[in-house]
Amino acid sequence: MAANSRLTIAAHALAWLALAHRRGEGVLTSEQVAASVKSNAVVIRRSLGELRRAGLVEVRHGAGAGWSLARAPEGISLLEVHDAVDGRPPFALHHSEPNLECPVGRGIRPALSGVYGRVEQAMRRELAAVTIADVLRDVLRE
Amino acid sequence: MAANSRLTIAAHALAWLALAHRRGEGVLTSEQVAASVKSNAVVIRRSLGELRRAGLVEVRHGAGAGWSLARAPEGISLLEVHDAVDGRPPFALHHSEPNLECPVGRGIRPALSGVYGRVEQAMRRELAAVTIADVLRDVLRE
DNA sequence: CCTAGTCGCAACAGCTTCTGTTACAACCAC
DNA sequence: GTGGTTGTAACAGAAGCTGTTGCGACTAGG
Repeated sequence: MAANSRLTIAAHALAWLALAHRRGEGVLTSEQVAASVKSNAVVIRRSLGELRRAGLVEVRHGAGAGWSLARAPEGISLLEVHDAVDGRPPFALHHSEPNLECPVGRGIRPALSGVYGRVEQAMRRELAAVTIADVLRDVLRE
Repeated sequence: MAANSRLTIAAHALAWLALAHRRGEGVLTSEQVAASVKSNAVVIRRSLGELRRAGLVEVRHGAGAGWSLARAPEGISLLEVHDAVDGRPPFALHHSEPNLECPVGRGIRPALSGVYGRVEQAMRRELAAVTIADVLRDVLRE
């Protein structure tokens, strides 16, 4: 159960909010989102809470409360969603510093950092090119 | 301690093997590699064992045993190394199947699969463009 | 043949992360 | 007020990664 499904959960919730808004259904509760994702309402609140801190969704408290998009779905990229819910880079360097008396140990970290940076930028470019509106369009094309 | 340093460990070991070969030092033991990575010999053997199954390194048993590259470092890309030691995709879909009675639940998985596939391909292109020889050159440029 | 040095592998502990769950305080429309 | 909802803390269970120990298998050299 290690894999990284946070972006999947968040994108699912946002697409659902976008569809509800388009249908004029107003806000959705975390229970309603959880029913579509087949997960737990607290888990959904955790994810939507991170999206709220990033300014992507809005929440209303109290009775008749619930969640809605803070912006048009065309203006929310998967890159923003990813950054909001999962800041981890795809690759990590050594956990403990390598042996600096070895020439490889001295130079390996900057060398790999360069490669890893390029990989991450490539990833971010692809995520930036897709919006929640794109996802919702694909979702409904069945 | 969750992050993914397997590619880092493997690339470090391979660069070290490439440098030893260039210096005419013959094979390296897992203890010697572990001393440079500052890790445990068994951990290194685990990593090099996966590289051996992928055909990237060779091992000699018995006394005077050790590891060496199976190919020229110019012919080993980081993509092959990555595939050998870490087959996990960067993103996962839902752990449990979403609610198929919801239009979003029905269409979300194929929609995200497409995006995730493009992200992974972009990542793989960057990794394929770098060889162990490139890494070693960068390492020694300090 | 025997020995010493090395790999292969299984088993385990400690740590971290993720998901899911329960419980309860805070909040607000009515 | 009341009822429905969010915010958050606390916890359990599962999984993965690193590090460690132990032992069998293998082989160069004497």
